[in-house]
Amino acid sequence: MTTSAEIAHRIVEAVLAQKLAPGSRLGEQQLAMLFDCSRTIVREALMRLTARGIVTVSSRRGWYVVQPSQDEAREAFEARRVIELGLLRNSAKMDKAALKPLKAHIQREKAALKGSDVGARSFLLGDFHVCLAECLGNSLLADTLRDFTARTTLISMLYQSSHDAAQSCEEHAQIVAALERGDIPAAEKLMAAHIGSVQAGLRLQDTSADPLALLREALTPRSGAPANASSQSALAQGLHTSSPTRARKPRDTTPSTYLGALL
Amino acid sequence: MTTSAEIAHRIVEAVLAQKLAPGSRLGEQQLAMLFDCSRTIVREALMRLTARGIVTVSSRRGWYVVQPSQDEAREAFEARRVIELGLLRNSAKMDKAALKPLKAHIQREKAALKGSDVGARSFLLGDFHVCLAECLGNSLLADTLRDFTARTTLISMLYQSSHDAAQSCEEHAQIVAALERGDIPAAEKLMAAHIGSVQAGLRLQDTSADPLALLREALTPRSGAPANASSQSALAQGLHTSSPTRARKPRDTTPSTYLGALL
DNA sequence: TGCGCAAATCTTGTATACCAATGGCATGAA
DNA sequence: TTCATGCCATTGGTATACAAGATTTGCGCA
Repeated sequence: MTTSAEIAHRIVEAVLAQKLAPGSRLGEQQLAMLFDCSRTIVREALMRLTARGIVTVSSRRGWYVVQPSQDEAREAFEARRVIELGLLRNSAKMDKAALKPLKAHIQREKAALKGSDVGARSFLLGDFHVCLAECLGNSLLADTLRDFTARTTLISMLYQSSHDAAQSCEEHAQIVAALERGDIPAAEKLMAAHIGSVQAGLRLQDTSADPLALLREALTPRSGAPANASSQSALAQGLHTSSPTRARKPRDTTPSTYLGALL
Repeated sequence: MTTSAEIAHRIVEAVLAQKLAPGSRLGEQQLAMLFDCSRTIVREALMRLTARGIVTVSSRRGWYVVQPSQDEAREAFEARRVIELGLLRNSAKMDKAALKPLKAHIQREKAALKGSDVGARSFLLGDFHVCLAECLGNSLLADTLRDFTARTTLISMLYQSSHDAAQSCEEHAQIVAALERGDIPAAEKLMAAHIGSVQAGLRLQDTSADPLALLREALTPRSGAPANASSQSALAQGLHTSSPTRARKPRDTTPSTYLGALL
């Protein structure tokens, strides 16, 4: 048996690790079986996550991981910019002890970069920002930032971010270095550039001109890559599904495909 | 019958209107009767509000409106400062149309100031900040700010803010005026001063030196004011109760005392 | 063969029953 | 009189049963 907080935590972790794609279906019954508890507990977790903007519920149809619109994407990045830059600007010089967890985090990022666990890598890259907020002494904003980071992670998956992990890690290291030498304005600048580059890596389309652009690009056959079913990753399945309806798979034969990410 | 979203909305409104004091008990059964629905729905609403940091649940004892600690108070104000100042700094010049709702809001504030509805007055003063975020085009941060404003409202009640409504309204008006003439830096400065003055109005004690300071002050007899039961406002009942236990009333004889604020 | 309608199935929404634990209150002993 | 202890009522925690809506699927008909 599992508690609802635990389930919610697992789902957020899976999102941060890019193991749950936007639009993923989160069936109550499936989750209840997966976590060996009643639907009540699962619903509790899902409702909490709804309040945090991570999942949505479509009446009598199901729960889904959110698929932020382009406008929501813009707002999410702006929100992160406002919070993280403001937090840095407001902060005093950090002493050695306060910086320790951050430096440790950077080391973990580097280790994950060398390793093969893509999930851990993605999680750590996102968690850096939460960690920073915590080190700056504001756990309220850290919690908020966790949700926003989950959001931007989903956005990255949805809009095929071209940003690469090594660069992010390097930028994180530079930010910490700036903090270490007490150069707050530099840290702020670096952070602004970092968030900007992640955002710039998105492939946002101008749907006002061509509402079908997303769909068109998604369905363009790749040269030399046969589009057989087995090559479709869980990620691709949740991709570019503009409505929850489309995200639903024809039939759930296997007990749980990407829900396995939660274990 | 009422929906859970409606119940949550009502509770937040009541908090913003200072009609629900920090530490107020929110009994499931009472709310269920009040809103003519089952406890399931009430629990749904309360869990959502828990995720938003407005209520807490003490296992097997009950649900309560949060009582932010001094440290949480500091974080909440810092969070608001970071978000609101950052939002202003990031914003472009606002055009007439975007300013219209803000100017209308100021008018409503002034009207409420003349009127006698203290609840409406408090609500509008807090809602100004949410309205501002919305006008600046970020509904994600607006929603976040709503929760944080509810938090600071509770903090004001808990720590006996000496800030007065007329001054707040005046400061709001100045901020809008600055925005109107396109002077963003001035708006930012004014907002910083505004939030600072509200925070400075709190009676935060240095509990590290004297852990009993709060209790001592609260229990100091007022000169010439008899402390009979009927003079104790709902506000005072929830005040300075360091643990949910103390917030619980000896016996709930009346159907609902301050819960009536929700209707 | 294609289309439309209807039944079946699956999934969520709501209420309720039952359980466990906490706190109040009364009783009795020191 | 006061304090400790045990019982009882109340309240939240969990599971489950049932209802309602949506989607899918299969059948019949053109």
